[in-house]
Formats: sequence, structure tokens, C-alpha cells
Amino acid sequence: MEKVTIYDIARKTGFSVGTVSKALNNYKGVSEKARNAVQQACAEMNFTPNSTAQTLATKKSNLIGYVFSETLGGGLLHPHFVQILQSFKTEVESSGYDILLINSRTTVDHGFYEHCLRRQIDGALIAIPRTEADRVESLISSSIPCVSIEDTYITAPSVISDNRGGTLQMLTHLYALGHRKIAYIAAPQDGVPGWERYDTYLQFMTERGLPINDNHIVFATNYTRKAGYTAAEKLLGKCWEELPTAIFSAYDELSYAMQDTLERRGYRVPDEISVAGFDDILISQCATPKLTTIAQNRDAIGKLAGQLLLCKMDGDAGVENIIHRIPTSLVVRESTRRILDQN
Amino acid sequence: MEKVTIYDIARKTGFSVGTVSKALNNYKGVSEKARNAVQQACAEMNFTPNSTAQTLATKKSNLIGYVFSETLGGGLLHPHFVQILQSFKTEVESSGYDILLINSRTTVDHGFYEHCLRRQIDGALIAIPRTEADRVESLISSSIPCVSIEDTYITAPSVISDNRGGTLQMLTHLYALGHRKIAYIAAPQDGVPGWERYDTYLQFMTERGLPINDNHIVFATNYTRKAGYTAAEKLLGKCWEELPTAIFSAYDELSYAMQDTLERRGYRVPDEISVAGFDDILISQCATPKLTTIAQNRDAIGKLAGQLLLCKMDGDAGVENIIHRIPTSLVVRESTRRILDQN
DNA sequence: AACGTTTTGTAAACCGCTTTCTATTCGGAA
DNA sequence: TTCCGAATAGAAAGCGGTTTACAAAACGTT
Repeated sequence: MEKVTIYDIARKTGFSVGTVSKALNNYKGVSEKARNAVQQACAEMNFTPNSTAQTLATKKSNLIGYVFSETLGGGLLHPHFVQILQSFKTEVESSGYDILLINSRTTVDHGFYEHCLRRQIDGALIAIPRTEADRVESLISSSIPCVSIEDTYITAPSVISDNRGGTLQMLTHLYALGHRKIAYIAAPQDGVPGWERYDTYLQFMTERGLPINDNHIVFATNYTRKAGYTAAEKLLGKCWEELPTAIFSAYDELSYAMQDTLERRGYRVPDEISVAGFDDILISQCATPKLTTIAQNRDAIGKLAGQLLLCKMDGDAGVENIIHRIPTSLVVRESTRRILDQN
Repeated sequence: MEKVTIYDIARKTGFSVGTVSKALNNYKGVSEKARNAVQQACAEMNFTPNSTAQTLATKKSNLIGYVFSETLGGGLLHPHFVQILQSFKTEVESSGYDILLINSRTTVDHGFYEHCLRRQIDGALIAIPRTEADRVESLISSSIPCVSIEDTYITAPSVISDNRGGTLQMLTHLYALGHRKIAYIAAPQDGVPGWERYDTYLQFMTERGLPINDNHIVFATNYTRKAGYTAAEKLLGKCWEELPTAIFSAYDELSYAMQDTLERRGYRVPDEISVAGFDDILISQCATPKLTTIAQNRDAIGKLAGQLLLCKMDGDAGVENIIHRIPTSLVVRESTRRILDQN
């Protein structure tokens, strides 16, 4: 009962393996009789086709690689990516694809492209920051269909949040509340989201004629909460002479750490200082006060990425290598408030 | 430059494919000269072996399936599982294994076992609650090496937290703080962790001669935060006549929801009511006050699961189908305190 | 009844690599 | 030199399917 092959079915039914194969794949040129006999035999003998053999013969593996990096805390380490993957998976698995995890160790010696080639993957979902672009270059410019999330590459379509729009939503919100001294905790500048958000901040300040104060800007070194605390300390260490009225961070963990640090130092949020984030991950709702943030539509991102990849794998050359920007939304909770008239 | 095969190497070097294969696999019976020629040719032609063909020929795929269910919010949906998977992955990928995601949709028509068989998986990490045991029965009793986490099956080794010990740690802590009226929010009774924790609660109360009050016990319906709020409302609706002095939940999301609900209703935590959780996921530190909880050693769980599976796949028959319990640790934060003398 | 079409089924090559079995070559001991 | 065993290389048969080219059978026409 271990390994039932197509040959066993052939022997049992008296047909040839070719006929059995055709019958199983619903090909023309097989009589009803033969088809039924084959199906019944398969059921009786509990036949399961061997996808390895199928892949070898057809050059189609029905495998999609999730190619990611965890150097700064992304990949499976960050709920943001996991949620996108989740939604992506739902989209592609209904077409019969399985997902293969491709990263680090196994790949170090070979490189992503070689790894994908070796596994005969049909397509890949890329979640690699631009600072590691060289690691995916060969893959992304190969003939393997790829779609990128979170970061963009010119040789593949990418799906990302509208980071500029989102940043603007929040800054506009803060500005409307009367804030003028807005500090910014930037994400690591390892990729597009971090760049766009930071750049938009600078642009906004300039456009509104607000001074860009070096003491009001700080960079986080990775995407963990720990880095958030470090950044928070650093900012407060720099800006005590002229406190900002609002602190906007490039992602929620930073804001959370900031709030916690502020509270511990005796500042009241949002009465004395407003705090705003970007991401809307689960913890944002747990912070006290609950964090005002920019929500990313992760379901939409994963779903669209899935659809695009399915199209490319179907050979649809119409899929352009453009950047798809998914709108964000402002979620006003409790960590921001109108500035008090003070001077 | 698309597909370089072993045949191309053979042609280029003048050796036969058999020799090339042997050279690449470091077999005996190949001269230094041949070996070098082959290696050089491979490098020049950028050869990457096709793992599909290798799998077909050797019956070893170097693939491990992560078999999970998401019906109640587990699998990739819960950070607890993701972290274990992370650690597991690190352990097995150093031996050259890749991880394949196996669940739901794709599997619905075939069943997990058929799915694994079809993919010629070498082994599987199972994360399926006992209520869905029938879905994995054939897989787990097949000849495919399996290791289970979070839940236990008699036909495979399993690695889980010491739920009884952990529950006891927390109850002892609360008891020591003077708490006698301890309410319990139970996890869904879909698997071992939920059972063990709940059962231990009952046992503890009995042993210490404390009354088990039906109005102090409530069950969550799944593992999401939303279910936590529902459970919290339900508990408070039942127990207002005789308020507990401490509320212990089977996992942190429940505690978080409880704290939030209590606060909104004007109860002060921990002054009026202590709140305790189980899991120590990231949000526990975000709650206000920070949650006292039982930490699970997810790294250890994933690592051990990986080691066990590697052993089984290596054919080590010495791996017993026993339950490995990983010790938990009590993390005292701010949500519990000594009960005030009141009567 | 003879013929041209379709239908249905088979044989065999192939996908890319592994592995056994055998043939050949080489080296060294006698 | 001769001979034997060890080392090396190659031919070929899988692994479990798919697919093409072709033969056989069934069919309908005239």
C-alpha cells in the first residue's frame, strides 16, 4: 500500500500507462469505458499522482517561492509580512499552488536564483529590501515570473502601500491639529517604504514652510521593538532643548516604544506630546493611549500580488512591471490631539 | 543559458553523465582529473542541479511540510506558531531542507496525507488541533516522519510547553499574593494545551480547597482577540455579584481583552483586580499595566521539534513517540499584585 | 462491399539525475 | 615481462509520469 503508480493502474485495468495518464488528465481520445475503469481503479487502489514526476515531465511544479530576507527583522519575523503572505496564499492556493519558503541559510551558498531554479519554481513572491538587491538581481531578471512586495524593482511588478499618500495623511492630520514642531523617527533606510516615508516628511515640512530640525529627526537601525527604544532614547536625548509637539514614526513598533519611553519619563501622551505611527499592526491598539496610525491594507496587497503572479505564470505578457500602490487609511485613535495654545 | 543539465557538462568534458553525477556527489571511483574537469565545467556553464530529477531518482526531496490548520486562528495567523516555525526552520535548513506550506484549500480535496505523498515530502511538522485529528490521522500514522507541536498524537513525538507546570506557576503566584477568588478564562477546548491548562486550574482550586465557581469560568471560542472581548464581557456579566480578585486567562490575547474591558468599565488593574495571562507574546508587554504572564520557550520548542524530525528522517528508530514538555517561566510584570486585606 | 474518416489505444521517447553492473585501464608485485 | 587486483569510466536501467507518432478499430457513406 505504499506507492501506487500509474503502472499499477495500467496493469490492473489492462490499459497502457499512456491511456491511464490521458484518462486522469481528462484528455480527448479516451473512451468513457476506459476513463471509468481507470477512475475506479485509482479509487480502489488509492492512487495519488507523484508531483515530482509530473514536474519533471511537464516542467510545471505548481510551486511558488516566498523569497524573503530576515536581516532586519522582516520576512516571517514581522506580522506585517506574515499577513500579506497569508492573503497571498489564499489567492494562489485556489489555483493549486503550494508555497515554498526560500531564504537565508539554504540559499547562502547558492543564491536565490539558483535555489529557485533548482526547485523548478513556477513563480516567486519577493520580499527583499533594496539594500539587498544584489541578492535577487539574477532571480528578478530571469525568466521566472516574480512579483515584489514592500520594495520595488524595475524588472518586476510590485505591490506596496502608498507610502507617500499615507505619510501625507498623517502629517496633514497633525498639521490640522495645530502641530508645527513635528519630530520624525525614520525607518531604516534599506528600502523604498523607508525612503518614501522619510522623503515625504521632509517634503511636507518644506512645503508648509516648517523648519527641518536635525534634533527632531532620528533613524531606527532595524525593524524590531528594541531598535524603537534605542531610537526613542536618542531622540529625547537630542531634542530636550526644544521639544516637538508631535512625534511621527515610520512604523508602529517605533511609536509604541516612543510612547512607552515618554510615559516613563513623565510626559503625558497626547496631552503634552502627540504620537503617531504607520502600519496599524495589532499592538497599535494595545498601546496606552491607543495609537493613531496609518493602516496598510495588507489583504489587498497580498491579493493583488497573488493575482499579478498568477497572470504572469499563465504567460500573460500584459502584466507590466509597474508599481501598484495600495491606498492607506488614517486611523485616528487616542495618541494624537489638538495642540494646546501655548505661546 | 536557460537550462544547463548534467548532459551538457558530460558533453563539454567528454565524460559520461554517470561520471559527472558521481563527481558532483563526491563519490569514490572518480579521478581527480575528472572531478576537476567536471567542477570547472559546472562553474563555467553555471550548472544548477535539478532537485526534481534528483528527488525522482533518489526518493528524497529535502522538503519538509509544515502542516497546519487555521480554523481557529492558529497556523500562520498566530505569532506563537510563526515563532516556533521560525526556530524550527533555522534548525532544519542547516541540513538543507526547505519548508513547504501545507494547509487548507489545496488540501481540502485530497487530505493532508495525499498532499504530502504527492509532494514526496521527507517529513512533516504538524500543527493541527486535536479536534481536527481526523484530518491528519492517515498522515501521522503513515511512514512519513512526523513531529507534532502544540498538540499531541500517540503516533508521533510531540513538543509542547509544560502547560500544567506553567498554569501551576501562575496559580501559585496568585495564591501567594493572597488571591483566593480566581476566575478563569479558558481557551477553546480544541486541543491539548487548552485542556491541560483548564484541567490544571480545576485541579489546583480543588487541591487548595477553593470553591470552583461557575460564574468565574468562561470559555473563549477561538484564538483571536475578538473572542477575548466576547469572553471578557461574558465573564463580567456573570460574576458581578461576586467579583474575583484575580482573573487568569489561558492565553495572552484573552488577558489583554480582559484588561481593556476592565479598564473601560472603571476597574483598576491590578489594584482592584489582578490579571494574568499565558504565552508571553509581544503584546503582553504593551498592555497597560504590562501583563504578568507565563512565557513559553518557543525557540526551544521549534529547535527540539526540528532535531527530532531530523533524527526521524535520518532513520533513527530510537526517536520515541513521546511528549516532550518544554518548561515555561513566570514573568511577573505589573498586572498582578498582592491582594488588599478587605474582610 | 469497399473506402475514407474518426475514435481509441499503444509503444516509445523523454524529463534530468542516480546507481548498478560491467568493461577497461592502470599500477605494482612477482 | 607477465599477471592480478584496484581504480576508473561508461552503458544502461530505472524513478513516475507526459506526450507524440502511429497502428488498430469503429464508424458512416456511397
